[in-house]
Formats: sequence, structure tokens, C-alpha cells
Amino acid sequence: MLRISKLTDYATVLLAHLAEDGAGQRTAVELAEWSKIGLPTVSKVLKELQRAGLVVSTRGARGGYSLARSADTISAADILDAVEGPIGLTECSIHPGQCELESNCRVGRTWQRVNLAIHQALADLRLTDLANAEAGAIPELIIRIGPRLTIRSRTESA
Amino acid sequence: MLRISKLTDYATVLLAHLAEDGAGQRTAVELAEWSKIGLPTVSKVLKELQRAGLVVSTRGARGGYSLARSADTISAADILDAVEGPIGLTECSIHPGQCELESNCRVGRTWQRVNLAIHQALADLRLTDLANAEAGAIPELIIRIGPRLTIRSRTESA
DNA sequence: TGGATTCAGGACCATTTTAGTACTAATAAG
DNA sequence: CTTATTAGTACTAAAATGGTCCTGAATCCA
Ligand code: FES
Ligand code: FES
Repeated sequence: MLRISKLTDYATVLLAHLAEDGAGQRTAVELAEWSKIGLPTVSKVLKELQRAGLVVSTRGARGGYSLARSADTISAADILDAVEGPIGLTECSIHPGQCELESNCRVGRTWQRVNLAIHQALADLRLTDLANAEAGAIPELIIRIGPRLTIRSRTESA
Repeated sequence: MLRISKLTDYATVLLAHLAEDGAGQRTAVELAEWSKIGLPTVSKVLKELQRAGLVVSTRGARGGYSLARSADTISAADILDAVEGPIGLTECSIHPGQCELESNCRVGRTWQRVNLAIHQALADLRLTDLANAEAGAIPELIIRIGPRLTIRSRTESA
């Protein structure tokens, strides 16, 4: 359904680790060893995260990576966007007006809305929540599809 | 973010057309001409939809395709599942226990939940809604992530 | 200063997925 | 029997993904 690339999963794992207490700064090598992911791959992911501004890096001896901001302020959507880029839902959503089907097709716009809604929901899901999933501390979410539809979440008392 | 393959988009377009008033039965050729999608591709998509039980087909002269059930009872999730298959969110979700990272990784389960939630939301979004998106008739959605989190949608008065 | 460490930026390749095509068989109508 | 139409499947081409490697730049420290 919703497919998350391996790279994104790696990113989440790594970020979650960086978010741990006292993790502070870690080198790519440390992270690779800890995570059992290949070093080049870890490097690549971290570089992307750096470009996206989710982690800060220090070069040179005693360098490494650490979170750019607190885990509270990093959302699942941030991670997705960072690693997978702002990819459109359909071809048409990228080049509007160029699609032959556009006249017939009323769907594009709706998928778009759904996409947007999901994105917004994920924007409310914090790294903290991802990391502590088992603890179950997941906060309230509000999603809005288009001008009319709202999706809202709240914590149920189990 | 959420990426929908072209094929899925085609499927939606075609289904929406079949759902139109008085559409009844259409041949693959008609649908191809109407939609401006290549005939072989249209064929392929329709065959998949047939296998998934979303459309029924009649062979031979005067044959064609039509919806297997009313557009009310076909959900966005059905379409996704039909065309894209029941693909897991991450590698690990498919082969649990085989992943080296599993010990470190607390994320998998959460992504899983998110995925599930989205799927459920989409299960409440009907073909009817997709087809009439512009009319804005989008109903209430309820999403549940795990035992604790609930995402709920409702129609806002604009 | 110079060497060691560590990230930055690409280029690059292998594999998998996706999209699309083609061909043959089956089924039904007339 | 002939024609219309879907079913099944195999195949190819193109793109995305996952992963590697190399070269250069920053930083630290002796
Ligand atoms: S398929 Fe192009 S606009 Fe819907
Ligand atoms: S990456 Fe395999 S369990 Fe999370």
C-alpha cells in the first residue's frame, strides 16, 4: 500500500538511535556498526539527512552526526520528504495540464487530497513517537483533505 | 510521499468511467479510446481488476467489462490492493524474524501501524467519492493505529 | 606543518520494479 | 464457422532503487 523505501527505513532507524538519551554525536562508522547496515549506505543516508537539515554534521577528527533539532520537532513526514523527496502521487500531479487524460479524469485531484492528508497526518507523528512506539505514546493527529474533509486522531483509552 | 503507480491511476480512471450512469458494460477497446490509454495497457489493467473481483467480464461478441458491484462498495483500498498487490511497508514486514536489524529497530512496527491506518482510511473512501471528488461528497473516515491511536475524519461545514 | 579522521559530493553499477507490448488460447454470439 | 472479445502469459524496454567507490574538503591534534 504505502510503500516506504529501505532507505527511509534506515533513516528512521538511524535517527531514532541519534535521538536516544545521551547519544549526542555519532560517527557514520559507529552507526553502521550498531545498525549492521553497510557503511557506504549509512553514509549516503546521513548525507541526505544532512542536506535536508535533519542532522548536523561535523567534519574531521572527532566529527560525526547529531540531530539538528530535538526529536520532538522532527516528524515522520520530514523523514519521508528528506529521503524520498517530494514525489508526486501521479505523473499528472507533477506536470499539470500536460496530461491527455485530464479532461476525463476527475481522480487526480482526489488522490492528491488523500496524499496531502496523509502527509499532514505524518507531519504530526514525531520521531519521538516512532522511537517509543512500543511505549505507545502517540499523540493526537489532525488530517485535512481538501477544504471539506478532516481526519482527526486522538488517543483512545485502551 | 504516497506513491501511486500509473497503473493504479488508470484503474481508477477506468473504474470511475464504468461507474458512470448508464455506463453498464464497456469493451476494452471502447475504454481505451475514451481514456486515450493504449489498448494493451487498458486490457492488462482490466484483467487485473477482474482477477481481483472488482469488475466482471463477458467474453465473446457483445462482451465487455462492467463493475462487479456498486460503486458504493468499491473502496480506494480495494483498488490499490487489486493493482499493486498486498505489498508490505518494509522488507521486514514481509519476512519477520529474518531481519538483522530487528533487535535494534523499534520502528518497523510503527510504520506498520501507520500503513494499516492509512489502509483502513482508504477502505472507507469509495469509488463514488473518487469519481465525484469535485462535487466534494466525501464521507467520514475513521482510522485506527494500533490499539491506542484513532484517526477519525468528518465532514466539515466549509 | 603534517597526518589522521571524518564528512561532502558525485559518478557509477547491479538489481528490481514498472510500464507497456505481443501472441496464443478460450469463450460466446450469430 | 466466423467474428468479436476477454484470459493467460511471456517478453522487452525503461526507470527507480539500493548500494558501492572514489576524490576532495574540513577539522583536529601531535
Ligand atoms: S490521469 Fe492525468 S489527470 Fe488524471
Ligand atoms: S529494519 Fe528490519 S525490523 Fe526494522
